[in-house]
Order: sequence, then structure tokens, then C-alpha cells
Amino acid sequence: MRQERSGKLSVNSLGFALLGLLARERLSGYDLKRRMGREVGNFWSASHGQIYPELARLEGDGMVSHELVEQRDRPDKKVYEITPAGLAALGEWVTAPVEPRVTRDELVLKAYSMWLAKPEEALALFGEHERLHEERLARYEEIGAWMEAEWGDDLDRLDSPRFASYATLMRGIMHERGYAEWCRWLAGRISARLERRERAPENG
Amino acid sequence: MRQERSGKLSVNSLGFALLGLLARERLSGYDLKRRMGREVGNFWSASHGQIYPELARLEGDGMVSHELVEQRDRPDKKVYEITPAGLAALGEWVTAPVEPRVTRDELVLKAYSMWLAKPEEALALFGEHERLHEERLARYEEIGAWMEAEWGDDLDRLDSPRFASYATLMRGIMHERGYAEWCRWLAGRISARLERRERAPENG
DNA sequence: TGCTATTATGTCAATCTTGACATATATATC
DNA sequence: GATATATATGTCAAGATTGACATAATAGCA
Repeated sequence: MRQERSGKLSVNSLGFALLGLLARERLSGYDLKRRMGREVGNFWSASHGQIYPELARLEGDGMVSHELVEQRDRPDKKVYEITPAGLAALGEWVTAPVEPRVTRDELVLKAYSMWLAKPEEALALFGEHERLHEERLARYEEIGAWMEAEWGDDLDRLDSPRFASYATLMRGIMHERGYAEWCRWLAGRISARLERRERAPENG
Repeated sequence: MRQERSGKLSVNSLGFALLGLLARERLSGYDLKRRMGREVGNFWSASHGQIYPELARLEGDGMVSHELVEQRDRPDKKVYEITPAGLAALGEWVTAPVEPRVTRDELVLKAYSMWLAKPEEALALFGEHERLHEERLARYEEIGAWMEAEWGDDLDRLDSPRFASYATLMRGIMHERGYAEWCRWLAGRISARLERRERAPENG
């Protein structure tokens, strides 16, 4: 969602994702892509084909500036920095109202038509996703434990980016936990029905 | 995600959402839009500006057919019906692998930068969303209770569309429950910190 | 020297999605 | 008669997103 701003300036969600990362440290487009995968990957993502043009737009709007950094062991890079204007825009946006958008979820969409499926195949599908979300949950919980151990005191400071990172990670943990639970519930229902069928094939 | 199919035929997720609805009953584009809001709105959505062209594409691919129905008290309408080919495509797609896509969530994206916000404003934002998701949760739970009471026996039949509807509703319930919980957790952290600040203004 | 992988930045076509624009019928209300 | 609302179907421009195409420097290895 592109936010209307005074006159012609506007920044979309991806722009604010990039600003959110740049508010913490100076980064190149390449590094932003990698951070996107780790820190932010839980609730936003973008390909580099989207990031580079967006950085150019942000720079055109005065939200970021860049410095060319020459490297010996690697290709040179552009290191971006958030400007005071960018920081101000980000700060304004943070608590501006959000209209909640529908979360599109193809697996749930499939569940809606699973009465047409072979139960064994449905079981395999939801079982696989249960494992997938359990895996992610375990990874997030590890990171959470690490944050609590390493960042302990900062996690109580509302003005600390670490607290903010921890809060988004908590959302990831709760999401994965709930999603895995749903897959497990559904797979359980399917396998229970399959077992009953095996014991009494007439009622299948 | 558009699925590659033998030759040139292809149906995207929206197409399968429409086929999933039409596999249950014959519907007009206008009715599909409404069903989209209710049954499917929990995990997919589309504007009518997307639905009408998609129906035309589906018909061009032989997935649906339509009949013009004249009405006295209202404008005439096109009632769509799924074809055997459409049903086959839907059945194949249901258990085909899904590559999980990042759920983009603007509120979590804001949480990532909330260390820049005034705590009172952040509290208001997350408190508002807690209420919003609690409201949705209550609505979904009501529908769930109604389904259990009215559809009881069907909810054990894997081949029943009612079971499938119930399964997707359960995902909605779990999602809203988890989301509200996260908002509550976050709002609680913020207000706890605010209270401490009030008691000891020097440490703010 | 050739091959591969990583870092680094960019463009572009195709597709998806939103929100506005557009039109028309029938009912209800003022 | 005028106006508003619900039903009903469509188009279209702008923006968001993906995935491919494209280029280049550096390092490591055979």
C-alpha cells in the first residue's frame, strides 16, 4: 500500500521495510536482500529485482542517500543510509492506521476443496506442511532463546530496535505454532478416518 | 501462482478459488464475489474487477460454462457451472505440492520499526488490532458452533464439502486466536513499560 | 586457462491486484 | 418525478511482484 503524503512523495510497504532496515544500519542493496530473508523474511519479502528500483525511488524522494564503497576483494557496492526525512517518514508511518488485508494462503485454499482429494494424498500434503512449520518454529525458537540470552535487558526497552526485532520474531513463533497445530489437527482427522475405513471397508 | 498444465491451459489460484466455489453450487459472478467475502474471505479474496475476467478465462479454457438466467425483479445474470474438465483440474490441483509463500503483514512490518514510535501511539495501534482480531475470532467461533450443531455428522466425512469448509474455518479461528494473542502480548509489554515509567519518570 | 561460486547491480516482460470508471435494471423511498 | 440502494456485469490504468535475462569483479580450484 502506497501511502499518500503531502504533495507527490509516497513510500510503499516495501519502501518502509527497507527504511526499517536502514534505520538500524547502513546497508547495500545486496545486504538488504539478505536481511530481508532473515530478519524480515517472517512477514515481508522482496526479490532483488524489486529492491534496486525501490532504492532508487527512495533516493529520488530524499528518503535515503548512498555512498560508493570500493572493495578490493569484491565488486564495489553502494552503501545506503537513511536520511532525516526518511527517518521522519518512517516514524510517522509506524503508528498510522493499517487496514488489515486478506492473507492469501494457497494451502488453506486447497483445504477448501479437499473433499475432492484422495485422503492419502491429502494426508501427505498436510503432514508435509506440518513438518515444514514445525521446522520453522524450532528455528525461530532457537533465535528467540538466543535473543533472550544475549539481549536480555534491551528486550524491555521500547525504544530499542532489539525489542522490535524480538516482537516480530514472537509473531513468527506464534504463527508457526498455530499453523503447525492446524496441519496436525487436520492430518489427525484424516488419518483417524482412514483407520476407521481400514477396519470397516464397507463404510468408506 | 499459475499452474503449468499440459500444453497451454493454466489456472491460477484465483481460478481454483472460483472452481472450489462452483464445485459446490452454480453461482453468478456477483454471487461468487459475495461467497468470496464469506466462506473464502478468511484465506483468499478478489474484487469483482478480477472475478469477471477470470470467469471468462476459465470458460475459454473449458473449466466452466454459463447459462443466461432472466430475472423479473432484478437484472438478468450469468449462472456459471463447473465442467467435468474443471472438476478434474481442481481435483488434480488440490493435493499438488504448494511452495509456501511469505505472508506479507503490514502490522508486523510496523512492529519492526516501533522503537521509533511514541509508546502511547503504539499501544493504541496494537490494542485496536487486538480488538479487531478478537471480534473476528468471536464471529468465526459462532459459525463453528453453528456448523457443529447443524452439520454434525458431515464433519466426519472426508468427501463432504462441509468438512472442508469446517477445516478452513478452523484455520481462521486458530489464526485469529494467535494474532489476537500476539497483539495482547505486545500491548501488555508496552503498557507495563509505560506504567513503570509513570512511577519512575527518571528511567524513561 | 577454464570453470564455478559469491558478491554486486541492474532491467524487463508477464502476471496479479486494487480501485476507479462505466453502464444498466429493479425496488424502495421521498 | 427524483433519488438512493441493491443487483449485475464489465473495462482499464496504475502499482506490486515474480522470475528471467543481463553484466561484471573477485576468489578458488583443477
